[in-house]
Amino acid sequence: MNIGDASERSGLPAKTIRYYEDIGLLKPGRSENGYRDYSMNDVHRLKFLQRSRSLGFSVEECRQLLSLYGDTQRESADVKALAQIKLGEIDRKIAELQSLRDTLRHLVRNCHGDARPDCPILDELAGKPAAGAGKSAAQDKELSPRH
Amino acid sequence: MNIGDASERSGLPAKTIRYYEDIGLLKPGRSENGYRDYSMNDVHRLKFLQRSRSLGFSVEECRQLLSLYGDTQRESADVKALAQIKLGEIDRKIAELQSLRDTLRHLVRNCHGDARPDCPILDELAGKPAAGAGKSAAQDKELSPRH
DNA sequence: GCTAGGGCTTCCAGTAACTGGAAGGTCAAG
DNA sequence: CTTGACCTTCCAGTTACTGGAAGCCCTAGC
Repeated sequence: MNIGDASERSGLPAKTIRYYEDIGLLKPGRSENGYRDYSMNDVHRLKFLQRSRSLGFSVEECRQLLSLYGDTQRESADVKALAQIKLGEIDRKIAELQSLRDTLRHLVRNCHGDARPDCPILDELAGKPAAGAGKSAAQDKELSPRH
Repeated sequence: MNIGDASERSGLPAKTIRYYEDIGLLKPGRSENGYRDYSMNDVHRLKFLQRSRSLGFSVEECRQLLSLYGDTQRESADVKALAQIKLGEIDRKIAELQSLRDTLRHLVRNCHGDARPDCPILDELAGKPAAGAGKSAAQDKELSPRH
């Protein structure tokens, strides 16, 4: 199929799809007329890229994730280890999104537009370090539990 | 506190913090010596930025999210509507991450490194359109259920 | 006081990941 | 056979940082 179809099916702009080809994330065939020709497999890769990019994985991380497909030379152990690392990252992202959601929900419920200088939700926000950056020297009783 | 502390507490590099100031996401005070001086409130904003940026929200979206704090001029209805939209986006992101995680997990379990040309997980992947791009013309019996 | 070190400042240049636009080839419809 | 949609390449611009230079501030040791 042509790039327009691939774009529609993957949710990625054609520009971006060509860019991904430039940087070696896929190599679609070419038709007689020189147009790019995408297989279903290509579309799946694109869709996977669309999803993982929109969720905050870098292109290089996406390249790793994609290497879990198709790269039949890789050894089981490598694949499994890589996938395990990425699964951990995904779980962390899910937890962070949930905490972000809680923050926002709480905010909607408690801060309904009255003119207060400091928003009480900020404490809440600070209270959940989201498993970050290994043992950061912060967290030293930083917040007075006011309000 | 100085930018170094703010950096450590927020998990953002000092460079990025200055950049966020440049584009108007916060306005820390200045000490006598000209150094930036961050309040706890500033640190919370930074932490919030760190989280939401790492989860795939654009800087402009983060600006909107941040406007839910502190902008006491905004009307309740506006705030609520905006937050509702963002909550929807967050829920969608969580769902996508979960589906991504399922895909990866499934992949780890089923594709343990044997030399097959197409990965069976692709079916799985394609089967979950992840609420995307309205009614895409895809899904037309695309994959033969081999593997 | 003097100097070395680390942290801070601004400014400018570079990178990553697109994104828009020009200039032109291809192709089905009228 | 022309119009319009879609495709091509190439080059320039944008977003969101990131690195590095040049220089000020501040504490510590001699």
